[in-house]
Amino acid sequence: MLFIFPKPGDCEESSKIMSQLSHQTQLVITGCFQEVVKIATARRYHLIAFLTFDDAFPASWYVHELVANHSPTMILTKVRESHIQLVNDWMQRMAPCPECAEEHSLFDESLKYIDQNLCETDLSLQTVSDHIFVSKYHYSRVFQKKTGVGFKEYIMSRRIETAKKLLIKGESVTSVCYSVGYNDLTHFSRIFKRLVGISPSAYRKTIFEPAPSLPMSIPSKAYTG
DNA sequence: CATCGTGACGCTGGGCAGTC
DNA sequence: GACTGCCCAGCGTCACGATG
Repeated sequence: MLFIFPKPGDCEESSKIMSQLSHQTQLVITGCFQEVVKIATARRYHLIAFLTFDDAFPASWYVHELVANHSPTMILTKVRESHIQLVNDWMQRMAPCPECAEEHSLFDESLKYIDQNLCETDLSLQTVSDHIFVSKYHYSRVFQKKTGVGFKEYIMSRRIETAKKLLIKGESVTSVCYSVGYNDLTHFSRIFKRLVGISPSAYRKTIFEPAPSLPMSIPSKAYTG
């Protein structure tokens, strides 16, 4: 499950959300819709929830474009803390039971392995392909075909998402860098800036020193729950 | 046709120095 | 502590070919 918020900056609310989400849930707080598209199309989720505390999403957020093409999508505006808990609880109950789960493919197994080892510095195409006993060449192609993005790109975006969560929690850039599997702060900063648009420290700043809110309006009425 | 290996090439990851 | 620039080894991707 993927939670997406369009408004980086509200530290208190972000902390509340973080505390309520299960480990199966990925949280994205970003002002960049292109980033959302990239993440949402990188893999299939049980549900993608677009949530905003405001009356509407930013005008540049064409959330409906993602509804038809990708994972099941929920759009909620005027969200309150209680809504987060409700949606999260609902998703836990809706999660497929082991007996009725779809066939467990090797590729799914590899994604699980990546999830479990995302922050390990030795996570590579080689280690993952070894885990499911296929050649790295073959796995690289399968990965590209199934996810639509390259292996490296996928790992980077997942790590940066984890990094953002840790930065929201108040951890230092250096600490976050090592926590998500990078050995070099220089490199981590570069990757972070490339994917997020701002440096890790600047991102941290936007969380703890909220910027003036962006104009919020959306032409077509979204579901308001 | 599906799966996999090889070689070439471009990019990433990481080290280092300098700066703010 | 954090960021930028430069450099380079190694990894990932791509194109192509081999095998069953």
